[in-house]
Amino acid sequence: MTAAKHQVTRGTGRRTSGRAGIRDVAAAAGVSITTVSDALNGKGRLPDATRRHVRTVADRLGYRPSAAARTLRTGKSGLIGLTVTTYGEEPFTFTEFAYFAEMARAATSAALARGYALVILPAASQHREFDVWSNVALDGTVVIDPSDHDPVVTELVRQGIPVVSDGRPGGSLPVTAWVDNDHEAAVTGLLDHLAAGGARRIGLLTGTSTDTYTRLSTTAYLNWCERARQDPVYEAYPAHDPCASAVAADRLLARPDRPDAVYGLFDPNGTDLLAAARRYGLRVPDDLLVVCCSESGVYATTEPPITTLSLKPGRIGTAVIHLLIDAIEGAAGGGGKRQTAGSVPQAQGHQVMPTELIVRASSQRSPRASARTTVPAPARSPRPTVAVPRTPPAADQ
Amino acid sequence: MTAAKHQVTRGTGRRTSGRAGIRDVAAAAGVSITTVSDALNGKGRLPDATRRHVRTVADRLGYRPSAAARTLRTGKSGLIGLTVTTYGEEPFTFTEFAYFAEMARAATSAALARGYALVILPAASQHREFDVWSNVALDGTVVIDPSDHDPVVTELVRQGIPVVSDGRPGGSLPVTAWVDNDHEAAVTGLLDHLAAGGARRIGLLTGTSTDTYTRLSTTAYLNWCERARQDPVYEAYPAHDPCASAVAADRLLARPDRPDAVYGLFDPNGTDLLAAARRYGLRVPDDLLVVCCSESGVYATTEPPITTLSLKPGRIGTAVIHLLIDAIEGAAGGGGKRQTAGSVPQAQGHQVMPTELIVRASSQRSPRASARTTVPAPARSPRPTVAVPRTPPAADQ
DNA sequence: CGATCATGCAAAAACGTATCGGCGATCGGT
DNA sequence: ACCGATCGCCGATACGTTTTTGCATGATCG
Repeated sequence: MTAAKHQVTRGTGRRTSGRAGIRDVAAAAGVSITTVSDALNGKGRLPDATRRHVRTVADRLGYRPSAAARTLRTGKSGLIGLTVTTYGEEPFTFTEFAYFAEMARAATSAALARGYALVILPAASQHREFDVWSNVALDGTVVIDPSDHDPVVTELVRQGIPVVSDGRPGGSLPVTAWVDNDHEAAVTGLLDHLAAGGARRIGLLTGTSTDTYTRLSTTAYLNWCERARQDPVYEAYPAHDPCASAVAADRLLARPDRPDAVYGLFDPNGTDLLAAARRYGLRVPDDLLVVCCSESGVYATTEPPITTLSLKPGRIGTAVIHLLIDAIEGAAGGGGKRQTAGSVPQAQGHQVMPTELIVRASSQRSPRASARTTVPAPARSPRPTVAVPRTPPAADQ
Repeated sequence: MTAAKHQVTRGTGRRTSGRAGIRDVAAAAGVSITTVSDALNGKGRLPDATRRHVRTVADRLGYRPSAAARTLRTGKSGLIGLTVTTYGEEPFTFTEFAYFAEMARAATSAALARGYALVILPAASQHREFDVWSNVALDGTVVIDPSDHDPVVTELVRQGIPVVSDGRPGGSLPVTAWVDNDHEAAVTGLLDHLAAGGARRIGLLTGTSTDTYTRLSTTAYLNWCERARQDPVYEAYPAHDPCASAVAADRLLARPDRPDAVYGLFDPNGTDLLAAARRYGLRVPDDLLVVCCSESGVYATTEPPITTLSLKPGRIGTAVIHLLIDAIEGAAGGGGKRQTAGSVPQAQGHQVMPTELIVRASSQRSPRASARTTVPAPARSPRPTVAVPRTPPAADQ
């Protein structure tokens, strides 16, 4: 009998209580631990008979491999961090809400399809919340619009963990890769659209914070104004304050040099501009053209429907995840170069995604029409307006 | 010299490459592994001098403890699963969107505050996506509106992992605890409000699916109609289809027995009802009163602003998390009874949360007014609702 | 002055898996 | 019938912590 041999079994032979381990399966199946592991993972060279037998026994015992042990052994956890920027106590701001939700949804889906799961973690907030970061084993991280010198990103990269950012990183943040829209092209194309619609003085509703999105969009606006020989007319407000939008919209329309068209950088600006216009007796689009950047579907049914710029967060989320997983699996399987702690790799790649201008009644004086204009990424062309008949709401993109 | 002694260091003395382990810290600090662990975790009895010294050395080496190893040893991962129901390929449906986003936001925040992180996982979809579940070590799981015989929930409970559900579980699903609104009280109160506003025939926009929310709300409506001696007037549509809402709203207003007030169970119903009313030349609120269940802020700025029923997903999210973490830490620290695999504990507690009716112009004939009515939870409960005032109100709304 | 005790630290045993190397047995070829 | 190759399986080790046990050393007390 092999029984005598099995006195070797580590320390006590006692039941580990509760769940069955790989040892129990091995014992019950009358094979070794190695064989069980190989059979369940499809490795090694085993006859199908043995494989099936082991699988059957494992099922009967309700065996579930310990994720922790596997992670410890293999070094891969199958987990991807998703940082949410926090304002004050609460994660993410209201203006990012719809964008973030959609982006997270797509990212979750893409990650799951490739066998990874997302874990939500707070961005740097110099509190002691950092320890939650080191309490979870991450294969990689996606960070949304990181601040210029995000300590978390720096630390992760130092540990050799791939980091992909949504939004071109400012400063010299050493992310592995990044994905972003071509904000300048988007804003330029959108302003051209408004000008073509008869706007003589286009105003801007922008934010006071200095994130990449706000910065790029604003400078694109200023540049356009300079080219168009128009004085800039804009109001900036703290975008993270859900109430400030309405006030800012009011301020903009109260100015002596009141614009006859407005672009709002943030989600709530559309409805707030509409409400403000009503207060001032301005008709949209007759007296005021309105466009805002939003992912919300409500703008299709407002009175009038409002033209929106969609950043296509779904596409961004998917792209970010694929870039990240490629980096993760490439780094592991690539073999050759071992990632030493000191060597900080510069951005290995990036991807610029197109935006989409969803044209509705609010941005054109002529009666009703509806079209979609896609600003392609690399093409710097002012406005290759491709009118497409109203598409049904696509599943993802 | 202790150098000779250190030949004992496990197997090869080679650098593990890359990151520094606890051994490296011990060697560098000239102490044992035990001392390092104790110093960093604040355990054991060490003089402050040693503690500081070890911490300094650890910082200098950039030491980060391995989460995987810690999890393997302690059995706690600090991770909480958050299941998202999937429709087809994509996680969560559009109608749950705002609710889910807000609930997840609050849950994330609450979990982080107690040192846990959330990991997003797909609900059962009989595909082989289940394996991602066993690839992550979970301390507990919150599941949103589980189906009556969710296999994932059953399996998790079998493994002794606490499961708390958002939404009262149907069937005999053995969740650890659950949180839900008092949907019947909410609907009843809301219909009373509409009747008080002058409605003679109240219609309902409901869903075709059989989840708890839809079911409870619809029967509450039917019961109310019976009590009020009013014929029910409702249209049901597949709520997961983002386009179907508008069609259903149209159908409802096209009926010969057209209602003079409508309650819509899902988020987009408000704007869609408004649009449909415009098409039929009905003025809101003069010809038609409108209320819908939504968490979206846009209804404050529509024309007219629409009265909404808020389920307060933020509160639900925090309550769910606190219930779950209490269960996790109670099960561990409670000592006494060891959770054997066979014993399936019945629901250990539940919490019924109040809803909030945000009254705006769309639901009252008399000019403008704005008020908030809170339907208290235990007030109307048909069954002896044992509301457990477990956790402190927390810094959430 | 000897016994007791608190103090400061270390050795070693787990936790549950993946994987490298190897060992006997069978097989095919000459 | 002998020999190398292949097949089927196993033992042992490492992954990096936490925790239990226990050994010295000096201080305190009777």
